[in-house]
Amino acid sequence: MTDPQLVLAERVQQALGAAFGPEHASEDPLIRPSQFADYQANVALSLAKRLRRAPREVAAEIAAHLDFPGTVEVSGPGFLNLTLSDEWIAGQAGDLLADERLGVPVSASKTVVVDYSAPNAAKEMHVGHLRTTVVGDALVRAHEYVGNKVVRQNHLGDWGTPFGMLVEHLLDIGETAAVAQLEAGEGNAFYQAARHKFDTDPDFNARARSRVVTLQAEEPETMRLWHMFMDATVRYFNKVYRLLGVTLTDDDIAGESMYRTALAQVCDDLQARGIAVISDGALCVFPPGFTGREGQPLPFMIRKSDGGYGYATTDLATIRYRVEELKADRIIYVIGVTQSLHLQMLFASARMAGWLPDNVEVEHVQIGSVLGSDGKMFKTRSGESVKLLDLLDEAVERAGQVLEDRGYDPALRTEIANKVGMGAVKYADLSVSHDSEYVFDFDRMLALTGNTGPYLQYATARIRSIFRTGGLAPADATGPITLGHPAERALALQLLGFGSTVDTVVSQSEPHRLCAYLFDLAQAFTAFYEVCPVLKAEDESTRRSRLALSAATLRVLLQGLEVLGIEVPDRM
RNA sequence: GCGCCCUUAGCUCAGCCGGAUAGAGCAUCGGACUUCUAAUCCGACGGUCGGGGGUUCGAAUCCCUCAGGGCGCGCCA
Repeated sequence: MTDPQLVLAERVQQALGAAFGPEHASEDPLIRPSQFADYQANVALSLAKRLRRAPREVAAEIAAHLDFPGTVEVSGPGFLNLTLSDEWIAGQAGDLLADERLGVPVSASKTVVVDYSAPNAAKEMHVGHLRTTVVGDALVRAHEYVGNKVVRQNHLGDWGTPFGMLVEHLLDIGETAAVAQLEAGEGNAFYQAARHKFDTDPDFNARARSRVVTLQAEEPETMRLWHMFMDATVRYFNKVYRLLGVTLTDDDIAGESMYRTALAQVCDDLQARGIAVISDGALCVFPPGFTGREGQPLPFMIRKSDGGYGYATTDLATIRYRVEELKADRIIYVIGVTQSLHLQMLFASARMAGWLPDNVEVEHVQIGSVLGSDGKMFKTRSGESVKLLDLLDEAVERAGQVLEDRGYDPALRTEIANKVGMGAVKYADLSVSHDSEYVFDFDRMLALTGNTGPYLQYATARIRSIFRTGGLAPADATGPITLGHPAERALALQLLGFGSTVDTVVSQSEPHRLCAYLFDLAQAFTAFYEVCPVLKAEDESTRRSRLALSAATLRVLLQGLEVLGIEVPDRM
């Protein structure tokens, strides 16, 4: 592990043990980035009271026992300012460059089930759905990179009463026309047309209702039509996934329909064990700690009074499957924040049932709502809808415009524009913390300046350009790295933090941490680029060192962007 | 009524396991291209961290309270 923060933590702990006895050797040294040094250790301040000694005295004691590659000084009320030696930083950066994995250990081999994307085929789909897909895919990639076994679960909304209406509408407009419309991403219009007839046409309404019955009974002709509807819809989903470079495939589909035969068993099991009880004719679980309007226990309804099942039942069956069949160690739900209460009750109910053992971690990665420019929930009512494919097309088109006078041939230009446009859209979703709300804004999303995907892509293009101009390959740049200029030092130090950043993304489910890290790295590189000539360095050893720094930066940027799921063009 | 989340620079957002003078991008203003891609860089401007109280040597960060906003709360998924 090359991360300076971990190295320093270990060394300061050793000093603590040496100075104050072994009982203090496991104290958290509170290593933090510092504006006065590379890092600072704040442990002396917190420890002073317990030791009943002056903080500065404690700090001095630690400093006296501290052995690490750098210099320490006591500062202010008792901070330890830690400055690493150039030689150590250079050595670590060299190790990172030589390391296939860039200082990211293959830490764990847990089975992680990630539930993400999950578009509903029977509901409007809008730009908000991009976010769960993009964030989920980045998390999946991060887990795989650190060695976890990932099972993607695309929990499609592909079953339930709305499908009676949708199947009837499919028949009304004809199979060929329906399939064409669905494949083209007009599912929203399809749904709305069906809905309208359902609400206003008594005859259609009756047909839709009886169609639900034949669907539930899995009558062959109805199932054929349902498959036709779903297949066309999935082809559209796949089109969006491929365009975005999302790793989901048909193998990852585990929709609601998959669990339809398990629902009765879920209810029977829970009722037989007294975990679920009849309330107002419905079968409900009352997990402790959840109260409703009048302080009454809040029900988690698993069977409606009419005998039908809701998504609570399906979700319980899903947990069972993921634990028992998929052998999950950790289950991650990348789902909108509006589902928060439902998921809390789901988890609590599953724990009650014993279907979610204590050794299986479960978490809800809350995805913030997409807001319109009015600051309210972004919803596709009348007219306001932005089609997903149109949005992506526009992103690519805008990226292409910037490339106008670069002199690339059309094919190359299209390829670059695709990667830059998609990168811009995805980075916009990833760079903000996942639980914060998101004001949908074409211009900001597609802006190609600032803390954006294109900025990071551009940094890699400039590095590649150095090697191309010099007729060199990044893989041949092996150093050794030496640090003379402050910009070289800052860049090298920044490189060392990659491993712990990826670690944080995995443990905290926060891809935006990686965005922030990569942005800092790109900035550190461009600062270096401005003041440190690489190819025309003053001497050969400096040139070799700077080439090595450039190569290391390139590899970390590329690897980081790959974890985020952002493709990178060779030139821009 | 109950529960969860949010309120940080003109705008969009980081920071929130308590640490020194609260950061970044955009916007605005001023600079830098005969030099490896200027989709860049450097500098300046800009904040009672929603209000109040508390804990602490120290609070944007933890606790309480108030205000404003969002979301959810039995038969839609």
